[in-house]
Formats: sequence, C-alpha cells, structure tokens
Amino acid sequence: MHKTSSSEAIPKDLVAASATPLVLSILAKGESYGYAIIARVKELSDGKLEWTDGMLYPILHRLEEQGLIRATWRNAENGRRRRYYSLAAAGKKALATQRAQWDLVSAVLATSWEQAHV
Amino acid sequence: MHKTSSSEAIPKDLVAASATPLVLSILAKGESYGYAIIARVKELSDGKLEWTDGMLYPILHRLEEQGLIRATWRNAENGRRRRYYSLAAAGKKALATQRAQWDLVSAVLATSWEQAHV
DNA sequence: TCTTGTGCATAGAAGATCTATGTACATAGC
DNA sequence: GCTATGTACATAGATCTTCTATGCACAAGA
Repeated sequence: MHKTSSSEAIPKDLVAASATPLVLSILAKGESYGYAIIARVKELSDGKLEWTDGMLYPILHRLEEQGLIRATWRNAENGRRRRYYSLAAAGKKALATQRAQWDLVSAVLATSWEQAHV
Repeated sequence: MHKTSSSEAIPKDLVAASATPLVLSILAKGESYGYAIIARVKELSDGKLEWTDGMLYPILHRLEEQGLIRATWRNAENGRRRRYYSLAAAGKKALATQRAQWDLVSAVLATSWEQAHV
C-alpha cells in the first residue's frame, strides 16, 4: 500500500494527537498487526480516516520502544510473515491516562463551543 | 508571565491540536487579547490547561496571517497598549470545520474505547 | 527605586512527522 | 512461468512545527 495525499483531510496535528490512543485502544481489544490496524482505523471511521503504512510503522516502533506494546513475528495462515503487536501493562495505563486527557480537552472545547454558539 | 514546565501535563500534540479551535471559539464569543485568552483557557479548564504567552502569540500571528482573525492595537482603560483580536468570516467557517473534524475523531476514539472496555 | 504583574514579541534550538522509496513474497491471471 | 497486484514491513531524512528562553516596555505598589 503506497498511497499519497487526499482531499478534505483531517489536519495533521489532529491525526497525530489521536494516533497513539487509537492504536492503543485497538490493541486493547486484542493483538493485531500493521495492515490490519490500518484497515481497522478505516472501518471505525467509516472510511474517513485513511492512514498510510508509512505513518503507522514509526508509531508502532516508538510505542514498542516505550514499552507500551509488545511485538512478535509470526507466520499467518496465508504463509506471510507478520509482526503481531499486543498491549503491554504500561500500555494499558497509558491508554487510560490518554483517554482522560483527551476527554478533558474535549470538555474544554465543548464548553467554549457552547458559549460561542458555534 | 514567563513560566516554565509543569507536571502531569497534557501532551504537546494534544495541546497543539486543540489550540487553534480553542482560540477561535474563544474569539467567537467576542474580541479578546493575548493575556485574556490565556486566562480564559485556564478558567475554562479549571486550571488544568495553562498556556504560556510564548506559545500563544505565534499561534495568533499565524491565524492572523491565514486571515482567520483580525487584529487592532488599542489602549485599555488601564493605560496599557493591547492587541485585540476578533474572528474574521473565514475564521468562523474554519471553526465549524475544525469542530466537525474534532468530533469525528472523538467519535472514532469513543467507539474504539468502548469496544476495548477501557 | 525596586519588584511584580501586565502585555507583546521572536529567534532558533529541538523535536516530530511522514513522504517517498525500498524489499519481499503470495496469488491470480494469462 | 511471467506479470501485475495486493499484502506486509521498514526507514532515511527532508520538511515542518513547536515552544522555550529571552527580550522589551510600562504601570502600580511597596
């Protein structure tokens, strides 16, 4: 999968801010691997969020390095080699923290929007 | 106001992603100026979000350059010179767009969290 | 006159992102 | 058995952003 650009895109900073909690929460449901995670994000967002593999892998590597997720190589039924990721204990905690932070900021925005009658 | 660091902070990327819509929505309620915006953010977040002036002004300059907000120098009652900002028409539109984008991403996260039983 | 608080400003270090590009192999079609 | 396509992972480094550190100015109070 080598895709480029797209129109009406979600701003980069928003994608960046949501990427980590989204990956963690997907893995919280059970182990998965790169391509499947991208497909899952697309599915969850009704096709509105389309990640590229090039942006996901660095995130996975970073999360692994931070000890939030664990990875193992395994062979899929179809004969392909895949790197399966699963949530580590630290990742579970991080997910809870990040969710709280996201909710906090969302609440602040909601209040401000309300008062501005957006 | 020259403040440094803080503990248990909201991640930078989340602050960055929320900063623009937050500033726009504050200005949507009526014109304001740098220091007051910072105070308003602190108030809205119950003290949990504390922006520094150093991070806000570049954002204001960028938004002005993008034509989303307008600025004028004026003297406050206290004799101080202040730069008052107000929302431009383009800013109103941008705010609506950004709100929709934030809500979309929030919904995706919410779905994923729900399924993961976070 | 010193300190504190208000108020705006910016250079540039530091850091993050992600595009472009690469490899590899399975499968299907011809 | 050749080619195209899709799956799957990987990463260098250009590019862009962010924000810390620092500066200026002035009012007011001590």
